[in-house]
Amino acid sequence: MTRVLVVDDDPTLVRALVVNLRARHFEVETASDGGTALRRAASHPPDLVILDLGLPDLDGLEVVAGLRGWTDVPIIVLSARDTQWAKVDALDAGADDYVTKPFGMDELLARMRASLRRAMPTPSAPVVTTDAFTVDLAARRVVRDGAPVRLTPTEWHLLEVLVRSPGKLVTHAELLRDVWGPAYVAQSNYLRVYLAQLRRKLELDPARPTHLITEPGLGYRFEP
Amino acid sequence: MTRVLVVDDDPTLVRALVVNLRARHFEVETASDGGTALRRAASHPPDLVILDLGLPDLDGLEVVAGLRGWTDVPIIVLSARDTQWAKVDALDAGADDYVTKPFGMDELLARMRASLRRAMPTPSAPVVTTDAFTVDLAARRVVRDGAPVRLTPTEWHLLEVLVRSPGKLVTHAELLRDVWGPAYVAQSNYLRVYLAQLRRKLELDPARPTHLITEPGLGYRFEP
DNA sequence: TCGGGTCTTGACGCGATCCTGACGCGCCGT
DNA sequence: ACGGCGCGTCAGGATCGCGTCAAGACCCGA
Repeated sequence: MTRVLVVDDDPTLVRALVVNLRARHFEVETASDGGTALRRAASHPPDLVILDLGLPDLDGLEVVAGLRGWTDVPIIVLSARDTQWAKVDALDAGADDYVTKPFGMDELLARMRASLRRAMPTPSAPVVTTDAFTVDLAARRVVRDGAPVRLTPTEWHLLEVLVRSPGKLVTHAELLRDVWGPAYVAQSNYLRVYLAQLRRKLELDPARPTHLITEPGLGYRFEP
Repeated sequence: MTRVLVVDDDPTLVRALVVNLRARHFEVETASDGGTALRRAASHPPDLVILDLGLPDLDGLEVVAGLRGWTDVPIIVLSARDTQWAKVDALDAGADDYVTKPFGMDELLARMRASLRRAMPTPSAPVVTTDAFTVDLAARRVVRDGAPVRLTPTEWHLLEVLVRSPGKLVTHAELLRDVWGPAYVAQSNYLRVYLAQLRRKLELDPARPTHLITEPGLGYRFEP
């Protein structure tokens, strides 16, 4: 089932969208402000985002940027502003399409289909597999030798950040910021401890890791 | 260079598009009817198609279907018809976007960028390749003979500075300042040692370097 | 209130990395 | 021919970062 995240602070419009999308067999989640939208998208990655630019807390473009920081999920922007520059700004910020209000529901649905069709070949890799274990980001689940692996919340969060950038080096600061919060970028003891635990649970030979690689002095890297 | 195929039977509009696109460093080809467009796209596959629906010979949607039969190239449809149903038909036929005439050139360019961004498999990763090794600056990774090369932080930093200015001479002072810090501009022993290590790890014949060239008395140069 | 699980924190040993000095070689000007 | 200069090479010791372990603090459900 295709999951859609609707971000809008107008309850009437949200209700109309929810009803129409549910009727088309989409799974719909909603958020009424930017902060909630970012959190909800992170905890429960959607297949498509419909984003109203007029939000109470964040600028809509900041939400686009926040999402684009870690995901390629298609984003369709809704806005009452019909100027060329508004469209250029939103599209260049990373949005896939820009629909001006008022809009026809059938047109929006067609644009959703077009965006989803285009995004399909790159299914945002919700499942990553190595020769030792399989990580299902959507289901928040790790399987090794056919059996699920028990991970603590912190362990999972750390693994998630690494797996989201396969092959790329993730610095100490990035990991600490994403998992523990911006205040912990100095501490570096956490990483050593939790990387060791992840390796103990996931690597075939924890003493000689082949997937959770340490780059001395810089950070760590997930190798698929 | 990105190749764009413009399909339209209105010479004025075509000329306007060609001028604007060429100015943005696109490579532009044109076709004034559907048959020509399909033939030209087949003989010279474009990276993006801009397609006017009002063509003399074929229905525009047949052109979309013809292209979609064998390619996933992004298609942006232009049309004077602003009804919801026209848009739904075009998008469901396989078009990526639908722009109604009259349109703003900047909006069209932004929508082109969005479509190209989405269609690109690897959105321009900053990688530098030589005949011996490949440097991926984003992932902080070096590959040689298919296997990743282990570099120490200092080695990597030094290589990074050199690779960021391909073909250009980088003086001793610049290298020392960027890698070791402004206080070390006098010392020059570090460079000799670390250049040697880089060559040992990267050059096919470390005794006769072909990519990490020394410029006696001045500095070093990375040759792609 | 108790108990299990999770998170933090510190200390320790070891290996990798970095720095350093010395040596040999080739180039170039004298 | 000779000496100076710059570069490449090597190996040893100091230092740093990483992996490991264990004990205490904390949270949450029973």
